[in-house]
Amino acid sequence: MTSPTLKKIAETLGLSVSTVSRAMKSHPDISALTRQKVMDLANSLDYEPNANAVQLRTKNSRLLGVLVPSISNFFYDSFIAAIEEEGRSNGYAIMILQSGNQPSIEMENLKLFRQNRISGLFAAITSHTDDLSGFDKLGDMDTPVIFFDVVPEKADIHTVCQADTQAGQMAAATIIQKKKKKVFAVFGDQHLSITHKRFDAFMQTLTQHAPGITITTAHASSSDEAKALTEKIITSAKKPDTIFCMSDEILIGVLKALQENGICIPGEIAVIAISNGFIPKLFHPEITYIETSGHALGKLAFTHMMHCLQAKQEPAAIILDAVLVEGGSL
Amino acid sequence: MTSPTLKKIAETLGLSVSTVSRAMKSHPDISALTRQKVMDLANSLDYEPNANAVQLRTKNSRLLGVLVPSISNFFYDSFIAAIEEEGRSNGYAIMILQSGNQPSIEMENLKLFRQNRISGLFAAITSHTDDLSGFDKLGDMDTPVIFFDVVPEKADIHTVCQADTQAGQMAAATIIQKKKKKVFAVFGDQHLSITHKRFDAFMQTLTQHAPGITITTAHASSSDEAKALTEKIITSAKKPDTIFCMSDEILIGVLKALQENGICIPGEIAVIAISNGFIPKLFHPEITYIETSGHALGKLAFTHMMHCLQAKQEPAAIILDAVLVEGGSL
DNA sequence: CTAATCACCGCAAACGTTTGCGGAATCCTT
DNA sequence: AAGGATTCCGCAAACGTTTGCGGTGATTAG
Repeated sequence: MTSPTLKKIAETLGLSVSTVSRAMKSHPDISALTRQKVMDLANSLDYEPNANAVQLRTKNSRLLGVLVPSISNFFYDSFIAAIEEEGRSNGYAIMILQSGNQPSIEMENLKLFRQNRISGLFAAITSHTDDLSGFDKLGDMDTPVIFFDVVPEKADIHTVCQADTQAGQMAAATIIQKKKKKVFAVFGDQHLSITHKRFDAFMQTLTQHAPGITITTAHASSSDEAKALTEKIITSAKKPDTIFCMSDEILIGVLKALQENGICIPGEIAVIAISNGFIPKLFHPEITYIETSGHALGKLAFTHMMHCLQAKQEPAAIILDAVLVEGGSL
Repeated sequence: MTSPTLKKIAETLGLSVSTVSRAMKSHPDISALTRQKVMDLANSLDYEPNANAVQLRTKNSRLLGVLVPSISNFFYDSFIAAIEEEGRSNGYAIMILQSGNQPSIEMENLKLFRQNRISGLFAAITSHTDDLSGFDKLGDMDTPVIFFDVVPEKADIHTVCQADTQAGQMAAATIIQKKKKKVFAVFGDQHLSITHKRFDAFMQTLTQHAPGITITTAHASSSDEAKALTEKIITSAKKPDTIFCMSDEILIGVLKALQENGICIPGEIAVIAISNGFIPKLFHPEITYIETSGHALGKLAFTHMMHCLQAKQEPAAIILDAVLVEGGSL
């Protein structure tokens, strides 16, 4: 039951292996007749080229790696879906590995990627990745690495990101426009550059264009933490009229707290988030959010990868625009 | 910048390739001294064995495939996480492909798996996969295929499933115990065997042990459809006191309808679902559900795969027990 | 009729490993 | 001292492809 090879086809057809190989890829040196015969036999035998042999010879694996902290994340989900979609139509297979947000596992996974000689990598790093050597080794093998979403703070690398600054600004602007006065803003992990960008943009816009607004900020690195923080503030004297959530994870915790305390949205407290839209649409009223589309980002990242693969590109920082999606929560 | 090979190490050390190869795997034929020298050089050179060459020679790719309709599914998520976890500690890499619930893409993906000579496949098929030839071809190559969650209705295959019958029974039993009288039960796609099993078990338990209960059933193949169905019935004369949701997808639609119509859970209508727990915990009160753990199922599937890889196993149907998790929705 | 052109195909090397086998030292045994 | 063990290592083939080069026979040109 061993799978058919070029040799086998060659033998039964009385041809040489090279002829069969060329026939399979319609090389002009091969006559139409033999090509036909080869193709027919190959089909009836369910011949599948051995990808390992091919890549060993050609040094092109047509395998793309994707490294994310976790696959169960609405943003990464859609990013991956986009990559896979594009990959399929371009003849690339995808290998996905999760770091579980642990640098040590990230390292191991990078090793696996190297061993499998992937031809390119898309990576969203861990929130506390400081050692980039694993990625550098890939670079040394001339394997392009494109960082996305959460990226190292370092020059000379390829990054594809959402317009974090813009998203922060838009959220703030929307809050101002709705004439809100007391906002509670919950951000993610302090280490992440994405947190900094959103924080800075949000705060700056708010303080500059609406000096009258009271802002309370907090950082949470899990839904539960966000929930606890929210509970504390809404039962205090500083009860806000608006809550801003930097991410889905935060949003989940905040909403849980609001629901448990029977708070009416947006009557009592308004909510706005940055999200890809899945979670916001689960509730009624739907949560107003600034959309960061993993799908669109994936498409962008993929075409950039193709460019890198065709010819060495200068490191670039690509940015994807954000858009406001109005729900009924603000 | 080409990556180091055994040959390069051999040359700089004045050894033969075979010696280096054996040294790397601590073959007893090699002296401790040379082994040390080889290891040291390999480390300093960041040597990584070329997985393609290895597999070409050994015919063992140590690559496991996972095929699912979609990765953005709470159940598959955790299943995959488990597989990857186990894979890592057993020296296997994972290749994940999504069918988008389209048989044609499923076929293409199977081809990719074959070309990459995966050593085993975990597959959750499309809801309307009828042609199994793509899987059979893998079988012909002696690549074990383990179906999970949504599996073909066919004998002589390996399947790893949740206790669908048991889950259906438990849901029904819980409803009976809570003395509910008018239940609306929403199930998934009619084609799926999982739907049949849950439907049959649920209905049978209810009709046998609580003949007084009124049951209305419906099938929905998307959240939106489930939402529409729910809206219709709760505004009608047949308004139920309990809604049963066969899956997360259904649950999402049902809850959306309930929220929009301002219905109080569980006061006005109680809710119970079969789920892995993520969605149920998003709301307040948390939804009561029968747990189907993708993670546990993944572990189970992996160990079964290991058995298949070590020695050909007889086709088996493995089943994982369900458990009731009480929220406050019933 | 000779020489050049062309269409078609095979030889063989290479990609980076693994592994059975055999060979040269070194060792122990009596 | 001579034979057999033992220790350590290299040779070469193989896995399934791709590809540069060279070769054969047929066709065309002059």
